[in-house]
Amino acid sequence: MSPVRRSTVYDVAREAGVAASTVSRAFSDPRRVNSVTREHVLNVAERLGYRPNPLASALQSGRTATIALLVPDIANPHFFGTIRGAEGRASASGITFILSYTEESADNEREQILRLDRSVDGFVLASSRMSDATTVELAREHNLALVNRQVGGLPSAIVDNGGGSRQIIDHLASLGHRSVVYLSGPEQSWQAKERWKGLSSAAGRCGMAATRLGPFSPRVAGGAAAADAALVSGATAFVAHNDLLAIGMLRRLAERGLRVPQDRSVVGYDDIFGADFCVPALTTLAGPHEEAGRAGVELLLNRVSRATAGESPRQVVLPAHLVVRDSTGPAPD
Amino acid sequence: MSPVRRSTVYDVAREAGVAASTVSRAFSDPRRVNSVTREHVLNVAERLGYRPNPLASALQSGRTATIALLVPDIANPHFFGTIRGAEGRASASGITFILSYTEESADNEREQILRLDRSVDGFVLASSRMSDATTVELAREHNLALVNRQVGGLPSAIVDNGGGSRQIIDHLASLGHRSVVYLSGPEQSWQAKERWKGLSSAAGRCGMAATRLGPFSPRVAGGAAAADAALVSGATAFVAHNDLLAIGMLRRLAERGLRVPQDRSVVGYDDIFGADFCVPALTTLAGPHEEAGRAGVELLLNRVSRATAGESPRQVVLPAHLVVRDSTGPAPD
DNA sequence: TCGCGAATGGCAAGCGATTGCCAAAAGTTG
DNA sequence: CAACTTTTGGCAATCGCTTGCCATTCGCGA
Repeated sequence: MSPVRRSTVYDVAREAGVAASTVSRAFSDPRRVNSVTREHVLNVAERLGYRPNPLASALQSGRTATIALLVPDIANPHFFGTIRGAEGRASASGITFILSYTEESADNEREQILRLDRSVDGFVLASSRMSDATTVELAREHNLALVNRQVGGLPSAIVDNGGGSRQIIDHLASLGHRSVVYLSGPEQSWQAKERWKGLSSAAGRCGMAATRLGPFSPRVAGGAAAADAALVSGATAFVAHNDLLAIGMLRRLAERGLRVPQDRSVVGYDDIFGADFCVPALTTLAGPHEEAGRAGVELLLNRVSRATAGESPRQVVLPAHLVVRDSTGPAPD
Repeated sequence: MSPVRRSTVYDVAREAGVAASTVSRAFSDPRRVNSVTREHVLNVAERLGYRPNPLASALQSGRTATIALLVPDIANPHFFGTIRGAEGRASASGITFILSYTEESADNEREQILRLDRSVDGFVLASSRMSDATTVELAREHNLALVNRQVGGLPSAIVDNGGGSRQIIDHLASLGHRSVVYLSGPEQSWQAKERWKGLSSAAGRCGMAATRLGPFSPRVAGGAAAADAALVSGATAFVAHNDLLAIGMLRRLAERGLRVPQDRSVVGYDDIFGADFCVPALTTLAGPHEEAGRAGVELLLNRVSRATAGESPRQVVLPAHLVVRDSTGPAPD
């Protein structure tokens, strides 16, 4: 590649016989310039192949037309729904989309925010691992929107896993299960807490015994340990922190000669790709995760545009629904 | 968030009693400044919470420390591997990572490149849909590296699907199959061509009949049409453009009462998540796609740093290997 | 015809770094 | 100790665009 000289506002200005400021305004503030002048400038710009330099623009104006999405886990297909939704929404508004993985580390997350600060207009934090305090603290100096996390009134979009957990319990109860064990995900995971809260309170209402085990690595590989621990617990129904873990558990249970759903029932969360064709097909709590990603960006963009007006941050709660497949059945006995 | 005033080189310079240029050099060109001065500057910077503004830096220097990955399809889990690899490699070098989907459109791809041009140091194009001519043309003015595509000596990293296709044919031949049909992917897909080339030439050498059908939508949903067409062809072995399509075909074949692998054999490409636990588990050509993403970024970074030196662009070819599972078996009869 | 506000366009000062060039200081050498 | 090289640091221009402010111009009511 050769470092060609790109044309600038000045080139266009000279060629069009106007001032650079007029060129700038022709692009960014149409009302500020007469429509015939504007048309003329745009034509000249077109002819010269002019494109505004986003960096120069951002440096002066402070608006970068860029946002970043921070995602904790590089290996979980569940997040790809969120990523897709977020990318799509950003791109629809001509917003450049930065993706960054934080490796499940709150420190890393914080560091990314500090590092990218000037390069973006704001951040969407998916399943953030940061503490409430740190989050609120950072929100003072940065535009933040959360996905699948709620912290002190910050704009956030969540899939209602808490409520969804009730559907899981109701389903299991209707199948005659009297005890359930939750195989928990990462300690700092807000969702893991929500899920457990939802499960245990719903179980309480049904007079069902609910235990929590873990944390387990929320991946297929974590399934073996989770399955073994779950079996020891004596419960007849296993609810895994997510589908990856659930699929890993199915595998382990099969290895150990247990039949699902005859001997034990297994439920996951997320309804990831593959949940419908693993064996047995997994009963799981599906949620509009792509929609959540989209909503996260939406909230962020609202916040950015009204940065000064101090508009009310919003909370979006998206409904989850249970997809019953073949991994749940009547309680044994 | 409140728009806090961040400290600049000038603040640090004043506080440290040096010139702004010295501050700048302390960060970016250590040899250019005495080590005790440097230490002092760094301390002051630390104390003031100074962070260089990447935009200002980029505007002047032309280096953005940012790259973009362009991916055609938002829905194919296969690309997740590439994305992960690329993001990881970029992040390891402190490079900001922009992700953009091009919706399978060459025009869109081109437009993204033009749009992001000044915001990045270069582009990694994954499975690019652009024509050879357009690609070469763009490579003159932009830093490009390709993944799973080769065009006129541009730096590229590919998974050797052509060679891998031979393994597929050999495997099928050893099972006694005499005819194979390839269910093709998108027309502009370079990989689709490579796969077909590999299949047909290897088939030729074995005296096996090879036909190509399609194009089909490379998704699970495309599987029904592909399966139906494949059945009509009379071949006993079906090679699908990718695993998504293959999984869709398995589903359709089951619906139509055909047994896999007893009645027909099915092979896919990519070894995506789920290929090992669909039913029957899919025989597929696995490749180090994450590695390919990593290599793509690596090549790009090489190119960027030696932009002027005109160092030799490299071609990386990563080996693919066949993972034989349960969807292939002896030819019927 | 005069006066006045609205519409339009230009001037020039930034935004926050990088970097070519020069000068002063420090080190080397014979 | 003079002459010369090497280090080190500062000056100031520059990257390309935005935007506050001012000067014209124009339309229109009085």
